[in-house]
Amino acid sequence: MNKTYTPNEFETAIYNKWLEKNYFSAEPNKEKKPFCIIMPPPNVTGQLHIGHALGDTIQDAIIRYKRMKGFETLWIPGTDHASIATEVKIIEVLRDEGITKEELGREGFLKRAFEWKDKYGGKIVEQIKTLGCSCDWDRLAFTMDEERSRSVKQVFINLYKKGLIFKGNRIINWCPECHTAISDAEVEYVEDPSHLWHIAYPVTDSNEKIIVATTRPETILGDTAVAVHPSDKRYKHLVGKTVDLPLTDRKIPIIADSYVEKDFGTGAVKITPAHDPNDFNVGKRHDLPLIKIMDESGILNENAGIYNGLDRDEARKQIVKDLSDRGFLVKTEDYNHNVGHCYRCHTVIEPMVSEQWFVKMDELVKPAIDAVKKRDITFIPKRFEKQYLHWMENTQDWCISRQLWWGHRIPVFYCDDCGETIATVENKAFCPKCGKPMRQDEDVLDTWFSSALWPFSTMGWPEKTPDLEYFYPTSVLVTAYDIIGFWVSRMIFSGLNYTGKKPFSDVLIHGIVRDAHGKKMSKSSGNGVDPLEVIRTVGADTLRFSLVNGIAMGGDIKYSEEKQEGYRNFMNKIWNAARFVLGNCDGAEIIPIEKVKKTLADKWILAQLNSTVVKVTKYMDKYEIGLASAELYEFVWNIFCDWYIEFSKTSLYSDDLNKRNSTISVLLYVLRETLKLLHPIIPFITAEIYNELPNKDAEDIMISPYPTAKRNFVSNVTIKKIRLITDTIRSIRNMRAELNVPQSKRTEIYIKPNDGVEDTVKAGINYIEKLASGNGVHIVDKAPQGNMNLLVTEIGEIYIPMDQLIDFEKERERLNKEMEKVDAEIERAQSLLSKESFVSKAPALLIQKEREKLQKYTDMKKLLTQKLEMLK
RNA sequence: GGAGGCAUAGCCCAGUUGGUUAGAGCGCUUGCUUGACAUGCAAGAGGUCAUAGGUUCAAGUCCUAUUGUCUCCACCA
Repeated sequence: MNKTYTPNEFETAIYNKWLEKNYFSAEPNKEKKPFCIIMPPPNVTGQLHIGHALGDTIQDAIIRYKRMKGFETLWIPGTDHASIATEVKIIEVLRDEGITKEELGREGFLKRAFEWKDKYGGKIVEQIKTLGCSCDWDRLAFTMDEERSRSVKQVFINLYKKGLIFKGNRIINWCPECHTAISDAEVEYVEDPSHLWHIAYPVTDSNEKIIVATTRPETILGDTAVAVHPSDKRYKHLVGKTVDLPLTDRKIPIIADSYVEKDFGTGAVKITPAHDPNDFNVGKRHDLPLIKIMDESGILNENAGIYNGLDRDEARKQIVKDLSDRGFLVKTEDYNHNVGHCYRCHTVIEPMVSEQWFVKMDELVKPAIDAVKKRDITFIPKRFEKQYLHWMENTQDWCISRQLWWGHRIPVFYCDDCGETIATVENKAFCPKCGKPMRQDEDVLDTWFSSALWPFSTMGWPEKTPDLEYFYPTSVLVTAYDIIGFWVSRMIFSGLNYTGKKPFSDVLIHGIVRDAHGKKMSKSSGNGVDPLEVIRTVGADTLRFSLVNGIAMGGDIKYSEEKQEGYRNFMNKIWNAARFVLGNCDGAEIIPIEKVKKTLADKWILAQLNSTVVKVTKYMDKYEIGLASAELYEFVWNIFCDWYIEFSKTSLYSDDLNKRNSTISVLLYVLRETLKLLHPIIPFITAEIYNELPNKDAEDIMISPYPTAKRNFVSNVTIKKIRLITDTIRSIRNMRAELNVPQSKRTEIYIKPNDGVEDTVKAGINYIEKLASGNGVHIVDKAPQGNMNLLVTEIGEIYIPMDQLIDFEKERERLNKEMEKVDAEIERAQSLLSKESFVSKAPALLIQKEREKLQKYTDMKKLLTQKLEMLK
């Protein structure tokens, strides 16, 4: 093995070997239980970012664990066409060439788009590979490939035929930059400091004025009513009259509607049905006309009179000025409110009336709510269930049409001649009724429409494929909480309604990766960590480990360079532990672990390993990867390296060949099993070391059997015994450090064991000598003569000759400090035990323990007092 | 406005069904070329567990309120 840990030298080679050996591919296999995950598809032209790295690490850890556990394990990878995001990017590229998409035309544009996708798409696939993900690449899917398109069309047509998809003129969110409708879920609300303008509308043929408050004065040109609350006394007499709409020559009615809040603003609201969702509803109730005053780019149109041609921002300024000049503007208040922005380009959304396709949700939503309520689908952690249900229960009809070209074109054909409209999988050039040419709907579908089908479209639905039969429903979906509404909920209702089965059993929700200060990572704030850069410098294993170690599911993660460095050190630790073990193997005979004649330390490490296996397995089964990895970190570093490897040196460097063989056999066994436990989380380093092992139990670690708990390794007695020994060693080291005894100074050690631990002391004598800088350890039955330092420990009294080490002052200080601690403990126990209420109500076992403790500390106090007397 | 999360060492976080002296890691201090590792070893300092009440023999842990903070949903002009 290389002297230093250099992940760059082996990670790629190992991954390629895995690919070559076909370890990632899965086939329906009746002999085994299936376990399947579908990967949330990243944007096909995107770059791997830290969020993907987190999700993919979690998924890969689960997949590798299940694979080693003997499941037929399938992880389907794929990419998403990401309609708006990609189209925006391509338009940018075209702009640099000085072309618009309109100039290219639909066909030309799509040709370019596909070329672009072929060139840059798939880069992210290579990036996912560097992370070590064990996906079945033969099944790589793309949301817009042929198979997936078939699924999309089929679903559309089914829903259309059931009347669950319809075309309607409704108010939708329009992005004037992307030139398309977007769904409610795609609108982001951002607080924006603005004003509340109070405008006086003169009541027709009267001196009265009605004052309305608005944040959007420019929409005054589209007003078709003024609304007040029906019970508002201030305005009751005006209902039914009209006002003269300022800046126009129109008269609009004053209506009463309970939508109006009496206490907000002036209690009177201008109603602009064509440009506000609430006003749209009011307009519907009162049969108000719609006046659309803006075009698709947010430029005021011919309905805006003299303002025709102004952009909506300019129009606002101009209109406020004109209102003010003509005396209509009564007051301008500062006002912060939330404004909807496009989640892709962050342009302010314009609510507009337009003809779009919608999915009727009420019917689809019901089974999706039930499945979660009945726990047929479980959210982990559970609290996200609430978020999901809330989203589901409040969902509106889903606007699925987009005025874009990059996407699934709506499979609806119109005959302009006879008016026939059909939805069909096959492209229809001519009308089946009259034979005239047909025209396909121009719009494409919302990206999420195809993502919603991902769990079964990736398996070939609507065909009844063997995959679908065997792997569907999938086992667990892993994703971040920010797309529960966008994606998770839509997959659930889609799966249940179209396949009749839930798409997955568990939904594992993880958090978002933040920077060291807890800020969201983003390109604009420049605080993003590039996972590829991290992999290049410290390796994929370090990145993976720093993303998942210690995390709680659903919680956000703070990523910092220090963390990364710490875990790189951990990899180095593993590497060196392996080097130590392998470096001592030469010429040794490897004995099967059951047959090894075990020392106390051997039994102890096997018991510790066993309890680690139990805990890690329990955690992995619950998808608690963060806890599993923390457990392993502790085991590798603080148990195996800090203690067992040190213990092992006493027999490894002895002349007894049998001892040597036994010890190296235990070392190799523990190392191998530990590597396997670690493998799902840090696949590369574990595979690299495993390949060097003389005791491999499989061709490759990733297909080796996962460690199982072994009953005959369990030994609580051994664990207790070693704890006494390590505590003893620690106490001696502690004393030496406090007395400033130099490391090189070795001393004799006398131990007067407490009753019942004589054997333990005997068994640990070599360890104590080696690890506590001893030079001969003697077991005695009374305090030895001469100047001695005293340690009162659980194992007994320990005496160390002072000789040259004497520093009476320091030793007194040390003993006094001990005394303080002991006194505090005695007082605590006494006060507890003297309370009648405690003694009568607390469990007997606890009282017993407290009594024992009191006794122990009282004994210690006695000894310490004696010793202090002597020092005077 | 509604819902949920979080608040523990200088920093980042663990802390099981309430029950010994509240734990790691990073950082800090001190001492170490210990026959794998200075990306290391050993020892140490550092905490009124956000605040105020309550339940209990016993509260970091359960309940209530308050404060701070983050997220999601709604979008009242």
